[in-house]
Amino acid sequence: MKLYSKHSRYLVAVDCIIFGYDIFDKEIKLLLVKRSFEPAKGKWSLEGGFVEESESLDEAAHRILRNLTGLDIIYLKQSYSYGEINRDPGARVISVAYFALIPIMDINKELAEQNGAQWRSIARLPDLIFDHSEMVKKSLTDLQNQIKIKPIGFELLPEKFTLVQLQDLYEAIYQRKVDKRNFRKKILSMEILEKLDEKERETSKKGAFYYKFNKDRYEILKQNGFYFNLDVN
Amino acid sequence: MKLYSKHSRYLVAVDCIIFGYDIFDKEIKLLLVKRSFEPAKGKWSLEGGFVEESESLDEAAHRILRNLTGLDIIYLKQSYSYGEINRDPGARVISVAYFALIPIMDINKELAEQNGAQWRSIARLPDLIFDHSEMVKKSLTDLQNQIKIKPIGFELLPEKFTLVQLQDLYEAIYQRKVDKRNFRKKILSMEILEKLDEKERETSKKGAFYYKFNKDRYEILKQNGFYFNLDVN
DNA sequence: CCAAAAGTGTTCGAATTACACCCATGA
DNA sequence: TCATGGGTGTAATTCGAACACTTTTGG
Repeated sequence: MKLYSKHSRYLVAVDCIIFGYDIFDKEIKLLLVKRSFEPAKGKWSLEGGFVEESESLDEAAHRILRNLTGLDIIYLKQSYSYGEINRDPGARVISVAYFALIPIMDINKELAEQNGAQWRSIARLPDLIFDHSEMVKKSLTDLQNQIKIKPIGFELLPEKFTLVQLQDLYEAIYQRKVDKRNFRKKILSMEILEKLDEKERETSKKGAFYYKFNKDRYEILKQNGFYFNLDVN
Repeated sequence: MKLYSKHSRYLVAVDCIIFGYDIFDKEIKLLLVKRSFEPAKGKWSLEGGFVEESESLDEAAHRILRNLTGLDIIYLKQSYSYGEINRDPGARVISVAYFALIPIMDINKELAEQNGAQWRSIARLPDLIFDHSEMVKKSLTDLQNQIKIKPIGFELLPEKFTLVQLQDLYEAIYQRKVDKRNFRKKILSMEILEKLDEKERETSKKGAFYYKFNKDRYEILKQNGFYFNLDVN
């Protein structure tokens, strides 16, 4: 005899809020898809999918993300679960939202295109199906709060980046200007960035030195009680 | 024809991590129950229940908490969802954990007793079923982090409390001593506490003034950009 | 009158803010 | 040579940490 048999069962989905950052137009973007099935076919949506019997929630999120982007090792964390009765008009679906950060250039473009995915600026989002706008709103707030206290900004940048690019990213997320000297002083004083010999030369004549994030060093510092903080004026 | 019909459905449960604070023995406690059904009947467990078709996740959490404690208006927030395949040996169950704070004296004692519930110090927790220890651990970390930056400590205290009691609560959660003068200076400077004329006279001859949290005032300050912070040495 | 808990200020160092000019280079 | 964006330091202020004695009163 099956246990718990008198209780109802539900469809469980995972929806991914996938953030990217465009270093050229200096905007935070979301990877959105045109939904390919009913209900709401053809409407803009977060990428999602139903949880299979053979996988955990985390595994489902990874599968969904991998299928859309071709990427496997990415920043992906559970965000929040949505369980209003009629949130999906097709059936009762409980959806677990996942929050992903990826370097915008790293996605497999063909794969994304096949799936009808596009990067859309968060400043000009289309209407999204169901409660997806709410999911995005919550995730954006989380991003703004987390980036102050965790070194997750680097997940949105290429491996090599300039301090100007890093600052532009923070300004895009905070939606305000920050003081250049104070920003640099603070990030450099943490000693978690490695200055490279190479310069980025597309955007200026002088060129700007590339840096990269030293994750190992960060982990060691963290073990010793260090707290990342880039909540600068 | 039903939409999404080819996908599997799952039992969805809500489990409540219910924190209380005992002002006498100065310990954080959890309201635990002895499980009354198989599997793991008789083992210690978080209070939980399956989500009904007629209710959202939040509503299920409220129902479960109300049934156990008799309390309706309490601090209750979604925490995290747990979806490992074999986390519950009875069946595949996806569980959404909820985090509750209640003044320990406010529960309906008969109701709690009927349900086999007891307050247990987090310093001496029994073994818990399934992944409930993991849920507790995460919630405790969340509590430690949240109480620094949100005025949620008051949810664990009676309406009237002394500054000593408030400080003891913080020390119990932080698991370390804090400086009395700095603590008082900081909390009083926020101007969100109201000093009452009445004194608490059980624990000292001199007596300590009662205070109460002025939630309305806090909300106004927050609207004006104020951030609660009680991350004191 | 004394033990026990409540209550109270000041000083020092660190961190945060505000702020403006020089540098390097390609066109 | 000059326009463009990259890079740098200091002073003033605020905030956090450390620290010890006085007050009250019931027994």
